[in-house]
Amino acid sequence: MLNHQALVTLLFQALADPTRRQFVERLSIGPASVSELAQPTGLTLPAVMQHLQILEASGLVRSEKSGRVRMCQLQLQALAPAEEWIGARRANWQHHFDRLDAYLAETQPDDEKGSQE
Amino acid sequence: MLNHQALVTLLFQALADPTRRQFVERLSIGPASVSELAQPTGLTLPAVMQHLQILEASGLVRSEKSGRVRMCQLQLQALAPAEEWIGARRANWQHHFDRLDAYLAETQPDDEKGSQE
DNA sequence: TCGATAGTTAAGTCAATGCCTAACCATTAT
DNA sequence: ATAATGGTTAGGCATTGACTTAACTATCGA
Repeated sequence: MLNHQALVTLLFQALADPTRRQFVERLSIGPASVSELAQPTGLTLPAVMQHLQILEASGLVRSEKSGRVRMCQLQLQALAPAEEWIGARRANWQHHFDRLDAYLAETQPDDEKGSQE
Repeated sequence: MLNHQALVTLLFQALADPTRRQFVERLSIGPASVSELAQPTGLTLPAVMQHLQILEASGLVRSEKSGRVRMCQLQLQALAPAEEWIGARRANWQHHFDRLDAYLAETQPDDEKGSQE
């Protein structure tokens, strides 16, 4: 299971690492093999694999193996939840004080760790 | 010193934690004290402080102490670099293959870990 | 078929995270 | 002045994260 909250966490976590962002940057320009991704980083293949797994878990990258080479493709639409989350903050920011009361009423009751994954 | 690359890392790292996002969500609706932030999470004050430090380091939150209570405020504009980074991926995605050659020419030379912070 | 290439798996290391408790320092209320 | 409130510091601990090396498997090219 993977609720929305957890997905957003996975996404931001994926983007929080410079190496992984470098991969996404490269892939935003076109597909690449694992070695091609590794090359500019100087990392070992296993290290790259692990990053790739994290990127795939977040939905940002899909990969397929043909022969002995695995080609990776960016799934741009996977960025949407991150953008939406940011957008929602902006939206709240707009009507600021209107919503303060409602929010407090929602979160004050004894719900403790209510909306964690 | 804090180059752009590092700032974006700090930002995404800050957003990668559900508790910190919860704080940002709360603050997107209005200022709050440390205790007010802590309350719905069930975390201890020290834990909340640490999250707050990370949020402040990313620029997302500013806080000021008046008397014995520290009020925290969201700095919405601090989200910009994150949004821009995402936007730039979308931009690349558009002219895809046009840029592939240029990008490869840039990153292929023996520059190893070139653009890391 | 043999060697090189591309990737994968399995440990293992080391530092960074996220949390806690305990002790402490201010400010405010009594 | 004392006690309660709100926050802060220091230290410790368990988990996760980012890497490595070593050993292995599956193509592909000569």
